[in-house]
Amino acid sequence: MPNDAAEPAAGRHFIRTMIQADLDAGRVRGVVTRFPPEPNGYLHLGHAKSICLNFGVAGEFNGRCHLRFDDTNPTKEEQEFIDAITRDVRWLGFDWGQHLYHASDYFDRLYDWAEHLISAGKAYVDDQTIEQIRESRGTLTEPGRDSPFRGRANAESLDLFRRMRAGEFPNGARVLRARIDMAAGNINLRDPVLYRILHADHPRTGSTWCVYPTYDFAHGQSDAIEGITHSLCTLEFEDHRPLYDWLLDNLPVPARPRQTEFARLNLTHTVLSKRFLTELVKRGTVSGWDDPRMPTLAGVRRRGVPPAALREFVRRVGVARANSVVDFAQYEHAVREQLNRSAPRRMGVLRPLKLVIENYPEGKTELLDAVNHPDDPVAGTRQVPFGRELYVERDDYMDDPPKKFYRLSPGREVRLRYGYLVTCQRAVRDATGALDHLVCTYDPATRGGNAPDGRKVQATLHWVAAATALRAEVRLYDHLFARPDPGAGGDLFADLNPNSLETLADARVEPALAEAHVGEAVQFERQGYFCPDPDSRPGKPVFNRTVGLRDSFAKAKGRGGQAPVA
RNA sequence: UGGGGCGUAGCCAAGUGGUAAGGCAACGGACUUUGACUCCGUCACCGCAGGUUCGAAUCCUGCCGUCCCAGCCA
Repeated sequence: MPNDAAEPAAGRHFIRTMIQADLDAGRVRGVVTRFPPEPNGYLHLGHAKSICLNFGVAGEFNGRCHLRFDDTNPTKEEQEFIDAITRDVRWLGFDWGQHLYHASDYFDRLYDWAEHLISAGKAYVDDQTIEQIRESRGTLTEPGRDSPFRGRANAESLDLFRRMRAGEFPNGARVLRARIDMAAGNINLRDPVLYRILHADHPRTGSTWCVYPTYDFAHGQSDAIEGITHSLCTLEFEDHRPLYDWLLDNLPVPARPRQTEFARLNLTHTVLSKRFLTELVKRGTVSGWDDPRMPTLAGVRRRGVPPAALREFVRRVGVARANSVVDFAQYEHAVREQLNRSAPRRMGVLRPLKLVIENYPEGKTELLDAVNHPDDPVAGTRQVPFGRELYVERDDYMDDPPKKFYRLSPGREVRLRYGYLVTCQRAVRDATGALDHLVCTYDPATRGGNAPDGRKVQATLHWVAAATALRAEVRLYDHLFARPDPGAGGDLFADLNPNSLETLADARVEPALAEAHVGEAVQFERQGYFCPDPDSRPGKPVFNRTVGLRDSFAKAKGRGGQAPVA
């Protein structure tokens, strides 16, 4: 299977190569990976990369991927996050079958292994304060100093550790440390903390424990217990690998997993940091973890992004060891590509401008056939009502248009999509001089959009019949951050884009949209991809713009005249 | 002379000694009842300097740049 020469190069990366080599050399008999989130927040686009990598690679090699919650710190973890993560991984399209685990499932074994280490003289209980430990750890360029308790007898450490577990000491009073090397160049090897006292209830184990293992003491062993063959994580854990290996070398673990690191995903105009996203939610800067502007999976889902688009995006970005920042446009491209294929076409006018066809009979209405998808005949057609009074897009009219503007303007003939050719006769203004409506005439011989005499028009506009239009709220989103490299100036919050949300309260959409359901993407022709928001109410739909269509006119305009100040 | 990584086009990224894939963006053009889509075309001497070799992005040496690590977070 992986021998297919036609396999897309984008699907080739060093991890896949490594696994194939391990299989070929007989180092592993099958592939078992895991996605190990800490339930202290919602999953974001960065996690999507890890999920697709771990589940993807396991699937390719007929292996399996576990979902394992890394729940070793009860002070930060919550059941809500466990539920959200479960939901999001499923939504992305992956299935862990029966292999749902928690690091907390292994607390008993981990505790026993800690005692094992103590008995073997490889760990000791340290009575120093957190400050003393920090102070004696040394710096990046200076070695650390031994703790005065480093030489403590194994029996004494064992007794103390048991009493730690029994709850005899308050938080922070003592810790269990590995006895490795306080002079190691790698700071993670300077007697790292293995267990700490935390009098806190755990979402799963309740009040059973008051000592909890650190990440380092839990992760590798959990991998070993589950028979993980390839433990894939991000680059910042590279320095932990010697410790990961040291623990596995010194414990009677049932298997020997290997850790391999890859670069995490970064995106322009975006921050993928749980710490920061949590802050946005807490401060109320966004409406919640699923605010459509959030780069969380819950956010992009609500925004209307299909999971297939995310999978394809991640596949194209690739996997490597070089830190990189992917252009947000690449993400948008993947979203558009997927939606273009799947989203039915509809018409919706975001900023309505009334248009009256003066030679169209009063009171007459007719139903016009419209295709649901130009590239997919199977999608069928629908009927859209047409009448004397319509709404067109405000941006599609100009009194005094520049050269390249070929939409409506006095004397200009355009096509109304699926409808007729209409000619703008005049613009009518109200008492204040503001544009009120357009008066046009239509050519009855052009029903459907083509002129019998073969004359051409330069523009085709979307529209909605005034009498039957549905009022809708439309929410337009822009980058959460105004600059491509948020935080580069030192303050992330200062870089937030004040215009990331624009609400259009009085949009008009075609009646067929009354039946649109949350999560079902549609394209508003010439505008972009939209999907109904959960805030929708009967008779009062709310649409999120997932992403706009490419707009070469707007681009050319920006290039020529006064380009918008970035 | 702390330890560990990484440097291929504006942005991702293949390539593992035989003469630089692909994608995004950009720019031209074709098509068009979405200024969309689609299609065609243009766009790299591989961080720098030496060296080895018939031949180097790939091997060696030195240099430069950049990222991560001093939580009882993960």
